[in-house]
Amino acid sequence: MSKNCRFAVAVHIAAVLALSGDEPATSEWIAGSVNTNPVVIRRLLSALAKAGLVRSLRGSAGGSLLALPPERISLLDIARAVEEDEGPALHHQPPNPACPVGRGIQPVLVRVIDRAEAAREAVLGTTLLSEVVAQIRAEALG
Amino acid sequence: MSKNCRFAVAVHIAAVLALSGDEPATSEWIAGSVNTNPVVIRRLLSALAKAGLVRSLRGSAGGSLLALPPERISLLDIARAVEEDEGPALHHQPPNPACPVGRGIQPVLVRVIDRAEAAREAVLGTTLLSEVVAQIRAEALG
DNA sequence: GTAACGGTAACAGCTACGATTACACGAGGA
DNA sequence: TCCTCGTGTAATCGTAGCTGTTACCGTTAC
Repeated sequence: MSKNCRFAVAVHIAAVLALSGDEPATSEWIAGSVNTNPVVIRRLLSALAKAGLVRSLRGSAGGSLLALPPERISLLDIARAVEEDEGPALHHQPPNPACPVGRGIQPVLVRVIDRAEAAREAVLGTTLLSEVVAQIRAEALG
Repeated sequence: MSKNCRFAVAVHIAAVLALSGDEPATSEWIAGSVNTNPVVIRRLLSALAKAGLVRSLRGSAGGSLLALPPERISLLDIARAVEEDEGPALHHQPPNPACPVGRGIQPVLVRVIDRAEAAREAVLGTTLLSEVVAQIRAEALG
């Protein structure tokens, strides 16, 4: 399972919270919608809370709420919250510096991968949670 | 180690081949530059050959050559050759269709992730191997 | 106090991947 | 012809990362 899985579930969580409005949603309830274990949800919820996107109420009758209105949360916010930033993953072992390619390739690759990643993030950054929720509503009804 | 590792090594291989010109490069030589095992190189070389980017000569005095001039190979060609296309990775288990979010989220996510991936690929598609090689030369000398 | 909840640590199972070994096939030279 | 070098590929091992699960603690409402 790829890295996108965390992202997909995180968006799922955020969408559930957006539809819940002011009613706190429990991790067990969200887990029922995602079809996984509540602890998996809580782990992602914890990451979203660290990023300030989500707020959790402990104790009985607790649960989680969006900390911001859905129009102010982009999918990039969610992606950054749950995909730990590892920087571009290149060679495991450093390449051989005795070869011109081994000596010079790494910074070049970093630049290209960063540019490509920035393009991807631009798309996610302009997609708002509110739009996603609206599309989910349309899909669920249609 | 992430998926980018295969891509990074594949670009490394292509750069070595571009600098080798008409002289076939052996997997052992390339492995020395990448600092890994020759079989790892041959596996990627095999994928590049399936995509028509590379041509291998067997037998003694064998090795690999670019099948196209470096100006006609983009990093997207290389990425597509070595990153198997899995489609967007979403939930492991299908979400719960009893919940509106579970019912409607998947096509919405697929659309967004596809758009983001297309933006990333657009950058890779406009970056040519020849440019990368020129930058590697500059890095190795500077 | 008790029950319901989030937060987190710990652990098992699975998957993906790199590294390595081994072996068959092919091409060229002694 | 045989030998050597190199590719192509399968099998295997070790490791990293993640999900799923259990367990336990802290917190809050009744």
